[in-house]
Amino acid sequence: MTAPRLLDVAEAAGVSRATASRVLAGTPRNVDPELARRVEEAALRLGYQANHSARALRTGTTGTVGVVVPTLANPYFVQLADAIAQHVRAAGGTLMVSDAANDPAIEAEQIDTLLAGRVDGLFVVPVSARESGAAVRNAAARRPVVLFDRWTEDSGTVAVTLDNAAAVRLLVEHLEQTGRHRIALVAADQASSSGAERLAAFTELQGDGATTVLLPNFTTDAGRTAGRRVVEQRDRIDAVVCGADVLAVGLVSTLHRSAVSVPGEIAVTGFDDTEILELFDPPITSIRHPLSAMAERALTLLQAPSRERAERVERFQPQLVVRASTDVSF
Amino acid sequence: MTAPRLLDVAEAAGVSRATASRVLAGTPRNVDPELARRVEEAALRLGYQANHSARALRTGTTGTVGVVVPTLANPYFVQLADAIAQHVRAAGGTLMVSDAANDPAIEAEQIDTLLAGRVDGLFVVPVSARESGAAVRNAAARRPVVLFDRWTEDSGTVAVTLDNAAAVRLLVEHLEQTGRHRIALVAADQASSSGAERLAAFTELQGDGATTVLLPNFTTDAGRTAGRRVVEQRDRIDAVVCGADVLAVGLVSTLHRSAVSVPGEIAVTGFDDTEILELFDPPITSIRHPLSAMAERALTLLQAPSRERAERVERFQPQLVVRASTDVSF
DNA sequence: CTCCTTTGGGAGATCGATTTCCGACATGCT
DNA sequence: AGCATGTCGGAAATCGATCTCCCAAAGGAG
Repeated sequence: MTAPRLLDVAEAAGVSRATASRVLAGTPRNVDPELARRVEEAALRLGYQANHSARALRTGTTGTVGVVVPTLANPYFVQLADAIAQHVRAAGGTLMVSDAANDPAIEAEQIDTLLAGRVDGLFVVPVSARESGAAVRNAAARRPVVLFDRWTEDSGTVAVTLDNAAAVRLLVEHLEQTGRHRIALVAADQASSSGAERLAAFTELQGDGATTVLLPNFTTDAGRTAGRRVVEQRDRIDAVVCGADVLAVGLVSTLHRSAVSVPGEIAVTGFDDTEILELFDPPITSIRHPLSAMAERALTLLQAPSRERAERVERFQPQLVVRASTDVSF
Repeated sequence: MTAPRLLDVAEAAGVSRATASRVLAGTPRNVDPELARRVEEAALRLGYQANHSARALRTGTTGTVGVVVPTLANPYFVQLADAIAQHVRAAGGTLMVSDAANDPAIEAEQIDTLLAGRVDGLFVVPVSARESGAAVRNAAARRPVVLFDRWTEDSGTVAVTLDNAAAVRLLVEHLEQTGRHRIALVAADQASSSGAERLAAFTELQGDGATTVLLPNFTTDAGRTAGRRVVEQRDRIDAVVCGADVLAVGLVSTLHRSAVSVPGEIAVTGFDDTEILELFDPPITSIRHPLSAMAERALTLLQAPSRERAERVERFQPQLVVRASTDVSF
């Protein structure tokens, strides 16, 4: 009834625990083929599966890495976690996903839980550029930690992110090429590094007179609020750059209900290229992250010696995905 | 540099490991308040955190439960996982979420990985009513397993699900009350118990002449395909019941582009009440699962003695959420 | 034929926390 | 005072797998 142990397998095969372990755990040590066969056979017959806690305790390694994302309610972070999972699985590991509920306190708690012997290393998409730093720094002092998609101040470790300034440039240039010159930004979550970078890049391009609508967070509800503000200012705006897809979706929905034509009167762009964008009418232009390449790089860094994780930010180049919300020919 | 152990704390506090453990692990045993204080102080000062593997090995319990969902790409399953996480966390545990990529083989692999000493118990939302059975039965023989939202044949354990027949009845009755009588069903993923039950309930209500569009899976792309078929048959249909929100979303998007008015010409309903429905124009009527109550019940069953998990299906009552896709006054 | 090297199995130590068991001391009762 | 009872700290066993040693046997060199 209770799970078979290595000892049970060893006895069934008529060998010692050491030999059974060498066969099953694949130690680089020769074992008589006949004994090996008997061990394999016994393990299979008993349905043996190594006890994970015992192995982890002895080897000091769990074969599991974790990722803490701000929230799984935003489909972008689901895509991101999935991209990481692909690479971790390909490398023979397991990924544990945690949700920080957009709260630095819960984030710190999740990080602690994971680090208490559950994972060998950790990816963190920090909630806040300022408030997530302490927890990350602590974590990084104990285990390998790599920041992903966002960085945080004083993290003590490397971050693999998008070149947000380049992304904003791509969007603005695209809009200008299609004849838009009164561009507004709808940004949320300036507490995150990505939000702040997008805002800063936009302001730099457009000057201080730039129209910006700032919102406290990244919910679709916020997108609707932004929609109302944009409608109020419709005669001063012919395009809106949104700092996240969820915002763009809420915004387009509100514009729609206010009978503002998209892109006829106002062009709209999103950010993150999540799957739902295709479904909207019109489909929304967005920025695609090279998530797979970023995940691969992040995993490499996580497994590298710690000196390669010195605090810095590595940036990947974004890709513009044009859809009908900015260009009717699509 | 290396993490402090219980022994380090004990020495710093001038007591034995046993006493330190009693204080920190909260054994029901009296310890001199002065010693307890010294231990607490030392633990705090050293930043002690119990090694999870060691504790799990000794106690045979991990404080972690897992949930395997068909895919996180469907926001409904994210909501579901979140509801479970809330209750698990409230009970002092940790939840590990796994994605089965809609594939019974990967699902079986995920179940095995989790059960290899990583979790005390497992929730499974089985991919397939037929093909998931074997893996679940094996798992249930080793640890507590509770099926959630869907069941599977020969599972050997209890399932906490929605009363899908009642849900379909609610939708059809609502549509009939608003004057629709030529109702079609767009169903996908009949391999899942929920998909099959919804299809069966609809067929029973509408008779064999019922219009149904069957799709292989639950993607939004499938929703668009369905949309094209519905447009072809528009003169024979005045309402569409979709077996999932993602389908409804794709369908409405296609109808929209084909200039079919919703709900003017065709009313549309979804299923699962995910958050994006609110954003569509029109917002889509749907069925809400009592996820929190279901999660609570499922957790209770998981922790109950095994005799309470005899194979059967428990059903919760759905709630109709009316929106403008079926009723213009909303 | 002896000695040295190589090969490979097994006994036991080890990882870190919990828990059983024993003994020391204090308290209460007669 | 003498004995039963209770309280509480610490030594050591324990969970299951891995890994370091040691030792026996086999093979090779001189």
